[in-house]
Amino acid sequence: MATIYEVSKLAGVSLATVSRVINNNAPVREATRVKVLDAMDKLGYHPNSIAQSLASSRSNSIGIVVSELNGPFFGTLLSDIETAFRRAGKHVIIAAGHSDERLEKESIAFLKSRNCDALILHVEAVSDDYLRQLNESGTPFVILNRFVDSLSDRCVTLNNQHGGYLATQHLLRNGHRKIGYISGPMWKNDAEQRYLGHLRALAEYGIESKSSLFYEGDFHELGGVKGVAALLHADAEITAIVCANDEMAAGAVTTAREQGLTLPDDLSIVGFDNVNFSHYMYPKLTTIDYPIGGMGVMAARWVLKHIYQQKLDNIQTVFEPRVIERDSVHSI
Amino acid sequence: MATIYEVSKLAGVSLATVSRVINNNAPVREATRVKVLDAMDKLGYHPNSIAQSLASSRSNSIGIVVSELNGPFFGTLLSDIETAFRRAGKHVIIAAGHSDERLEKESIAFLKSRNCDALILHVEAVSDDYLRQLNESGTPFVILNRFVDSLSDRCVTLNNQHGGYLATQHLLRNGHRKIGYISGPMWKNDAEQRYLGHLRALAEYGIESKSSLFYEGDFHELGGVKGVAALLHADAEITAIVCANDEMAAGAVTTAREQGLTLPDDLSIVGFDNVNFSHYMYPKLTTIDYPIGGMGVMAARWVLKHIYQQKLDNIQTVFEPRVIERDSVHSI
DNA sequence: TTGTACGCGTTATCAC
DNA sequence: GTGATAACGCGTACAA
Repeated sequence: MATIYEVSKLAGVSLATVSRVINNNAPVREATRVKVLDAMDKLGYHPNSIAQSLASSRSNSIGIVVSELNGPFFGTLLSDIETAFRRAGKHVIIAAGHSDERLEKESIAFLKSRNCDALILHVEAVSDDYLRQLNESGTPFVILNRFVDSLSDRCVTLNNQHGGYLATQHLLRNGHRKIGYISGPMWKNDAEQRYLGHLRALAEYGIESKSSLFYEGDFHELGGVKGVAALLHADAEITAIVCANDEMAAGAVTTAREQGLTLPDDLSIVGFDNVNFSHYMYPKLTTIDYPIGGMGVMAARWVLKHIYQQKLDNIQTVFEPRVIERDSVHSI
Repeated sequence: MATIYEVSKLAGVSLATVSRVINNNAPVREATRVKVLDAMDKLGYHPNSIAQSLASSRSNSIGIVVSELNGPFFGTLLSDIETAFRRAGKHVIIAAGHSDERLEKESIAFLKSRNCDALILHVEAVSDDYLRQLNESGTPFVILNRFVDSLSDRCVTLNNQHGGYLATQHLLRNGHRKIGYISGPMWKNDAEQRYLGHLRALAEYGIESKSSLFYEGDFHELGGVKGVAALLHADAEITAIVCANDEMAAGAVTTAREQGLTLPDDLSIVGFDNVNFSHYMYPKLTTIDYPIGGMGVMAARWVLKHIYQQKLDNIQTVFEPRVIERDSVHSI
């Protein structure tokens, strides 16, 4: 591998000048710039990014922590983030936190030890306090899908509560009154918010919530499976169910059908997230759109703007969900 | 950030000794090791991985190129690879090639400029020659899902042809004789192989292939949608269709139903890949399992063994597919 | 077993 | 505009 030194020799200039044309951060006469460029070309020179990092104390890498690498949700998130950063010549290092406090902390430590210039965190298990502490520790970061007091400008969130509201409202508008709710783990902030939205919609229609209409699931297929079974058993007159994410909705659909119900005639179902497989389902799932890709891009822009000093417009920090009407809701 | 130098001062030893206890690659008296460890602890010292890389010309990072970051297929691949490497203290840099020659080359160049110690490539558009050339260029790599002559020990592949064979054989065994085939883009090696397997199964049963039973799709939902329409139009007596991947199968199922068919009674469908959503479908999709996670791990082990000199058992380079029987095939 | 000294490939601060 | 030269934080012969 050719080095900057060989380039400087061949071009007949100093190291400093070569460095200047590489970074073009200082005036260089056009003639000498050409000489240098030529020399680089002849030698097939590529800057050594490690050495650049050491000298500039900037790694040009951004660490990302997500819950899972697989699953439809994080795929689109990562995809859009990677695109945004690569365009800027930065690269992305990814780690999975698995919604586990220890693993999330471990991932963050790992990324910090990798000298990332910034972190984008989709973490669920660590506490707000931990994040505030992390904020003191030097490595800048932005938080996805979670609102932390005193870090509000670094939080890119979805209005989860409004999403939960919309899901239930959609059902109510279609005439449903006995509505079951399969929630995510209530210790997760988004699960709680979505449920609150559900309650708010119910209240608006003067309907009281009953514990027999609530099931706390796990955000996975199994939660939907068990949830439907439990709900149908507790109250056979349910005409609709809101699932706090699409994976649970998939489990719910399967199980409801196995119990002999025709969908959506006998039972309407609304999901949440609008993941890519939600319209492979049958009936095609009516759900709440979670613009996770756009939110990831916004997080990337925050980093580009604040860490790499790119001139960018203001950052949108809260996103609004909306109903995606498909075929899984029956009007009565 | 504390440096090795401060540690050495506080511990009253030399830089070299501190380095030795960090890497424990040379004998150090237990007493002094403890002193050093203590000092590191007091200072909250963490080695600067960038400086380590520069000095050792080793970045401890592995570059991965996949076609897409989203999509169910690559998610499980990346997830398993990341887990395997992180356990070894390595990290993974990911880039998307989008099945486009220019972008794939760009991704590889990008990763090389990042001083990755090795690359894991799932590339489709670049030529075999390009890969052979890349092999001369220094950066070691392993190839996923593709066999390149003269690089055979670096290729981790699925027996795609046998997979295609199994899919069609399964249908034949269930009494089907008029079998449509929706292929992936035939310039992709795996698409071609799967189709060849299909033909082989047909031949074994003495059935001749007809062009009216073949449709070349795109490996995406749309290919399945158009494929079913074309196939059904060309020959209304088709009783079954093999789709060369699950996404096309999803499109096929939807469209067949929209055309008034009852599945699987009127039309049986077999997919390929066994992606996570294939059992969210209705009917649950019978498909061919592609053990992509295991193959990714194997690629990771290759790197660990050959690049980082870890003692590991031999590497399995070719994997076998198998039929996953679910509900989308009707016996006649 | 431990210490010295140099090198890794750049960036950045001075002078000129 | 351009050129020396000192960092950047660590690994590693070589010497002791």
